[in-house]
Amino acid sequence: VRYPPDHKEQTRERIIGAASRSFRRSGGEGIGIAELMKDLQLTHGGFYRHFENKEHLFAEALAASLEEMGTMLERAAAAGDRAHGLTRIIDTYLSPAHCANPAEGCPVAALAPELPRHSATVKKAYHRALQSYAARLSRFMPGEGAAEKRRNFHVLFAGMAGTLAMARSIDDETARRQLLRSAKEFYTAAFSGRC
Amino acid sequence: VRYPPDHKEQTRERIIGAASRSFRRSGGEGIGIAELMKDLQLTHGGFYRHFENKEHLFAEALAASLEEMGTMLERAAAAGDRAHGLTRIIDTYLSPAHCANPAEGCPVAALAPELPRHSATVKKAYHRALQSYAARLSRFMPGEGAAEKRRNFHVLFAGMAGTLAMARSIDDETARRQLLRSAKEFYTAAFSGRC
DNA sequence: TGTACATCAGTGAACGCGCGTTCACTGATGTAC
DNA sequence: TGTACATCAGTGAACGCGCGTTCACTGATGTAC
Repeated sequence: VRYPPDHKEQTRERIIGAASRSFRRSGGEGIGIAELMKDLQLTHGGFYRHFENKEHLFAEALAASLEEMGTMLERAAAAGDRAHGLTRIIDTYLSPAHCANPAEGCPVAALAPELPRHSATVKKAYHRALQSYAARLSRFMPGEGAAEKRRNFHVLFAGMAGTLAMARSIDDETARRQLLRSAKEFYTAAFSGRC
Repeated sequence: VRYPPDHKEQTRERIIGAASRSFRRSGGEGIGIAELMKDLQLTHGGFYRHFENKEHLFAEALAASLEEMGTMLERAAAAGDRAHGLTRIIDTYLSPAHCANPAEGCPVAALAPELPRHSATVKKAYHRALQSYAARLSRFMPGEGAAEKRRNFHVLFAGMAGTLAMARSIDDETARRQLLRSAKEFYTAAFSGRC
């Protein structure tokens, strides 16, 4: 079969997109190559025309999901008046919608504990993507100078990621929403109030 | 072979202890029954004399590790003068030692994202253990009344768990320590200062 | 005191299954001549 | 214009391996008689 010139590149992107969602939903070991390809109406054999192995796909998918997250949060910050960018970022991150939808949400909240067990390839891609993520979002943080903004970014996002992961682990909906709400108030007062 | 009357119970406890460490180190799917039993100089067949299946062991191991964590933190709080219990809890939780040793650390930091994918058995055991954990540690929290203390507990511990998980995902030691230190200052000022 | 039997924690072979990866093959199209 | 060949994204059978679980068996001791 012959395809349009950018067909291969498109398939590759489709695989990365599906994988980034599946890995966030099910973890790195929770989804197989065959199942992944089946979602895209493809068979598992063709996978290796696009990626050296599963771990390389994981690396790409992880980086892509962090970038996607960065874009989502920048967009959220840009909506409405410009003084409250960080408040909107916090509201979006700690929203019930984000909590209910790990597959399209923050990969740190979904995958952080398994990252140390992944290959150097994955960690390199992750660190690179995290740098870029930090660079994009630090400007919304309070603090004197780039270094302090960067430190505040890390503290806030690590805290929110943990909050989201823990909220998702709580079955009782009232308690889950309560945690999200309390955390939202807390981080907003701590970071957004000082803007 | 005949063993002392409490032998079976002891073996059971040894399996739970080894499992609680292995699961925190490697995740629920990162360690097999055979490997686990081998650590204890046993073979995999005997496992099913003690547990219905792997998922039931996970439930017990998870509960045990949360209880162990509660004991560790209560002990840390009790050391030294009584005014700074919470400061000591935060220092212990966000210490480089805890960060470097996931196997004997907080199971929320190590396992939270995979909990929603586990069975009802696991989730029930987890929720029960979390209740008890919250009850033991809430009394060190600031806040008017039990409910507010409880909310503060959740916000603080979810935030610290995320911080630990993210710190562990960062390879660069300087950046990792920086995050732990910044977070420690932040949470201490936010919670311990108001005690 | 002696004997036959029950008990049961632990053993290790075996089973079934899923999964990552490999590989010979397909078949429509572009290209060389 | 026509023909033979190369290309290569995708197919699906097959391989090897690990893992959860099962099961017949072991063998030292307690117990019934």
